[in-house]
Order: sequence, then structure tokens, then C-alpha cells
Amino acid sequence: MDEINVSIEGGESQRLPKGISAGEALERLRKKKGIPAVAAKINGELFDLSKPLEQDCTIEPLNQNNEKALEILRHTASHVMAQAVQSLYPEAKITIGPAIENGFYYDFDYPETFSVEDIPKIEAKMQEIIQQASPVLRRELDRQEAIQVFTERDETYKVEMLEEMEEPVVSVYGQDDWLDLCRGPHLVNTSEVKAFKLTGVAGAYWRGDERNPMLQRIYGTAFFSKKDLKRHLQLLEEAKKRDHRKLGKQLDLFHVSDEAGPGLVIYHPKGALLRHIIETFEKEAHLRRGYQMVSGPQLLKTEMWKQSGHFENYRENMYFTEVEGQSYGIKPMNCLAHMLIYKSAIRSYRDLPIRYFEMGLVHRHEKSGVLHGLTRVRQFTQDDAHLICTPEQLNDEIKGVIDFALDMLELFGFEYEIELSTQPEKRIGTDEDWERATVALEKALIDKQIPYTICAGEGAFYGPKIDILLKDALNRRWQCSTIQCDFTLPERFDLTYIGPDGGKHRPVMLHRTLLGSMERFLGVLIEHYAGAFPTWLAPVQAIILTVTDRHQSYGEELYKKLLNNGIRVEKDLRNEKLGYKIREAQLQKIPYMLVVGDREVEAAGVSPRRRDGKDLKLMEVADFVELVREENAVADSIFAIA
RNA sequence: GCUGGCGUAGCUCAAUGGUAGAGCAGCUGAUUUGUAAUCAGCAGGUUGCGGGUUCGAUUCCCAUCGCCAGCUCCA
Repeated sequence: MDEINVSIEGGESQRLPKGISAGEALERLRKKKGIPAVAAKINGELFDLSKPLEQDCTIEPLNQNNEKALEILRHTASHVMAQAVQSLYPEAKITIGPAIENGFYYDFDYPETFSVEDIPKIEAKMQEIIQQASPVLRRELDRQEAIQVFTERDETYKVEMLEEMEEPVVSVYGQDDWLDLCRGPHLVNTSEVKAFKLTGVAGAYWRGDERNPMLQRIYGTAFFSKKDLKRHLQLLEEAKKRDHRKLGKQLDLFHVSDEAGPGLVIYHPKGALLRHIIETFEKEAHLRRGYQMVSGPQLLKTEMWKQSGHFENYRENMYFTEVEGQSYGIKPMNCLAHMLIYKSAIRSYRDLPIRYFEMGLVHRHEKSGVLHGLTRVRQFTQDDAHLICTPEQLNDEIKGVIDFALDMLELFGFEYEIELSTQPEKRIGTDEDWERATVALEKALIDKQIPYTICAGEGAFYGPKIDILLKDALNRRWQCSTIQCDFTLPERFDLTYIGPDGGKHRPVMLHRTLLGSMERFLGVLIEHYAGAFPTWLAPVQAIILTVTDRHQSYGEELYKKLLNNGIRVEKDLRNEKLGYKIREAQLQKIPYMLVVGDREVEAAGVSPRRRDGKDLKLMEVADFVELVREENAVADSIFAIA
């Protein structure tokens, strides 16, 4: 028999029979059995374990603990699910079914609708398929041959995909009599799918386009062990407890009323206070970084929105009203007034850069199905700014904004992802301007060595943008900071500055937000802290808890003293047991509970109990005030400019 | 906007083709309490809104509004 030379990555090589499977070769070459392999990298390229080795090569196992391995497992699980669905509902047609973050899905075209009641049936069928331990086989077919195969199976979506493909040869994967067009790789046997669960059904447009027919998507997740699956499901449970809509109610921060209207947030005292704290701090930070505060009107004549291009490109998201025969648009963005302020005087190059900052309230008509708690609403306040500068200053200005944004997110302890979005189909401005703007943004990211992904065609209609995304408790990403480069509006509104040469020049404009919308940020922030805000942010920093009625007057005295020292304090002087009051304060996630009884009255002090349960012992009132002041100071770091 | 699910007291949730119940919260009283729920009593709902089927609907059907998950879109 012919032999080939196979070496394991970072190990020795062996003569093995030609045609041996990658999995078998790994078995022989690996000294320690250790973690099972899921797939193999052959000369650096990923293949199924069943791949026969035909010539000398280097091989490397892809172990179960690898992130990529989970993807392969989930992809195979999605195939098993599709097989189960087609076996139960033969009319269902397969479309696509990839692994996604935390799981997988498969989209079907099926005339009836899958309901949650179908899930257990499908799961049972999947279990059956897994128990049959069928080998997952790969075959390569000539594309025309594949079209014929899928035509015979009446898999019209697969045929459509094949017809659009260019490759002459395609691969198909299948087990038993089930078959799918697929690149792979896959697990070698259905029995390898050891722990899975179907998590939901939902509609999804074919190829993600709302003009296409809606398919039915079934979501699931899979792990290599039941233990991992269980842990994942527990994490989901935990995440639900952090949901800002739930915490918003529990902590009495805000509500959304169907009487008032969907997507319109109503802030209760503590929610409004929380916003006040963040906004005041942000205003101060902007002033210290050379921004000027401005404020524009809520409605501007529709003529202006036509001039800016919003009417043309953003009309369906805007609210309009008519006053004395004159049409007005309620602002969905703050930029227009800022440009008018710029234009209210002749500007010199010596004045630039100019940075206008506004806590601007905007309205956007969002489609009803997208509204979501605080994170997707129809009226929101942006920490918005427009920076107007010379083209030469652009790079530094972008970098300055990135620094500011990242300093801010660091203060709150967020992890984030950065995206660079390029020109969309619907846009204004010339290709050259778009190119210049895109390069400017990208160069700033490269200069700062910040990793980012490019989202082609995702830019705003007036310019490309850098977005910073934060994750909510359920790992959904929300765009908060955004930096948008704009050469178009200065053109449309004829913004100019006088250069050193005495001539008129065209400035460049940056639109940017740091936290984005205050409501969205608040939503993400609530989930980030699970409602337990750090002292500097907590709407209520401390609560006075009296032990009995006879401590009430001291409680009142202490309350006034702390209020006078700028501490956000509440009092619970009710005739209730201490344990009851502590429980309530704990559920309200108040950082400090100040227990006041005979000892405290006698010493004229306080005994703070921290939210984490730690008892700080009796201390002077002044010392407690100092303690809170120190915690308040963490936000000062943001004021220092590097 | 689309697909599917859901809508019962302030909150969390029961129940049934024969005109709705619990816990918590609220109110009243008792209790005077030291680190996560003191006890008792009272009160609280045109079962989202509007139609229809039925002797009778909260339950079944239709429409509508809202919410939830996902898709599309976006801060």
C-alpha cells in the first residue's frame, strides 16, 4: 500500500497509508488523547475529520475548546434540525442555516406556520436522528449536477443559489437521505451533537430583504456537553433579570405608556435624576474639552430640511406639522441650527475648529416593530456635537472625538466594538467627497491603532461614519457613539471661512455623539450595572433607616445634614423592623444604608451598611460625607485631557 | 412595516363556555423592632378597546391598539 508522510503541527511525522482519514491520522499522531478533535487543519486549511489524506502534509487538530469548533458543531446541529423538520413536514423547503453567535438557525419555506408547540416534536426527531449515529458525508458535485440533484428534490431555493454561484464544483453534505448544499466543514457523525436546544421560532425574509417572501426561522443552540448547555441557559435567565425594561419598573426609573404613545419614554423622579447626573457631568466635560454649548429650535421650516437633503432622504422618519400655512419639520437631528449659528457671522481660519455641543431632543418616526424599551424610541435626547474645521484639522478632530468617546466608555467600564460604515446607495454628495471622508475616518482609526470592522454601504446618507457599539445584557449590540464625516452639508449651506490668503474656503463638518441617545445609553447602562449603579451615578446614594420611632428626630437631623452636603439621600423612618427596611433598600440597590439607632444617636454618627452587605461600623457623619465625595470624584478623570 | 406569540388588580401571576382569585404593594389597627419580609382586618378588576357567535364569552371567532421575540431599518 502507498504511504505518505504526515506530520502533526509542532510534533513528529509518521508514514501513514495513503487515503487515511484526517481523523484517523490525528488519532495515530497525537500522543495525549486529551480534548477530542472536531475538525482538522491540513496545511493550514480547515477540513472535516473524514477528509482522506492523499499526499504529504502537516495536520493540526481543531479541538472542542476552540471557538471555531463550536461553530462547526452548531452548523451540523442546524443540518440535523433541518433534516428533522423535513422528515416531520415534507413540504418544508430548505434555504440557509448557519451557525451564529451563541447558536444556530435554519430558515424554511413552509406554507403553514411553525409554532412553539412544534419545537418539542422537532427536538424529539432530532434526538432520534442523533441516536441513529449516521455518518455525515461530504460529496463534491459538478455545479450542473448539483442543480439537477436539488431540482429533483424540489429544493428551489438551493437551485436559485446554485444558479447564481460561479464555482464549477460545489460541495454537498448530508446524512441518511437528507442533503444540503454546504461548504462545511461538519462533524463526522450526527451522534456528535450531544447537547442542543431549540430556542424559538420567528419570521425572516429570504436573503434578508423585506421585498422577498418571509420564511420561517427556527433558532437553536448546541454545545459539546450538557453542562455547557445548562450553563448557557442559566446565563440567559440571568440576563433576563438585567433587562432594563424590568429594572426600570422595579427601580421606578421610567415607563412607557400606551396612553401617551409607543416609543415615548416617561421618566419618573429617579430616572430623571439619573439623566440629570449624566447630562450635567457631560456638559462640564464638553466645556473643558473646548466645546461650546448651543441650543436650537424643535421645529424648523420644511424648506430648510429640503435644503439639507433630509426631506429627500429622511422624510419617512420625520414628523411634520403646519403652522399658519407654513410647513415645519420636527427635528430628527440637530445639525441645521448649528449650521445657522456658524453662518451668523464671518468666520476666520483662526476661529476653527468650532465645536458646537447640544443636548438635543430629536424625534424620529421609527417603524412600530422596532421599538424596544429605552434602546429604540421615537423621541430621544442626543449628546450631539458638530465640529466645523479646516480640512487640515480634520484628522486631529476625529482623533480627539475618538479619545473623548473612549474615555467616556472606559469611565463606565464598557467593552465596545468599532465599525466603519461606508457609502450607502441612498446618499447625497460626490464620490470624491465620500472617498475623502472615508479615508479621513479610516486614517484616524489606523493612526490610533484601534481594531475595527468595515460595514460596506452602512453609512448615513450625508457621509461615512465610525460607530461604537455597546452590548446589552442579551449580547445585542447597540450603536451609541457615532462619528460622521460630512463634506456635503457645508456645501449645501454654503459654510465658509476666510483663510490666511484672505479668500473664502469650505470647512468640513463632523457630526458626532458620545453616548448617543441618552435613553439608549441609559438602557444599556442599567443592564450593564444590573441596576446597581456606582455611587457617583446612583439616583439615591444613601438611605437613612431608623431602628425605632424614637430615632426619628435624629434621622431627620441626619437627613438634612447629608442633603446640605450634596448627598442624594432618602429616609425611611417608618415604624417597621430594620430587616424589612434593609430588604427594601437592598432591592432598590441603594449603595449605602445608614442604620440609625441608640448607638448612632448617642455618638451623633452613622453606621453605613454597604449594598454588598458589608457593615462599615459607626463613623462620624463628616467621614461618611467624605467617603461619598471620594466616590463621586471618579468621574473627574474624564475632565483631564491627555 | 413583516412573521409568530401574548394582553386578567399598582406589581408578579392563577382560573373557567355559567358574570374572576392569590401573593406583594395600598389603607386601618396592633406591634417599637439592630442588618434581606411582624401580625390582623379592609379595600382593590366593565379580564387592553370594539364587534360577532352563543341562552350565556374573560374563555371561541373577527377587527383594532399595545407589548414580546425575530426579520427589515436605525441613535
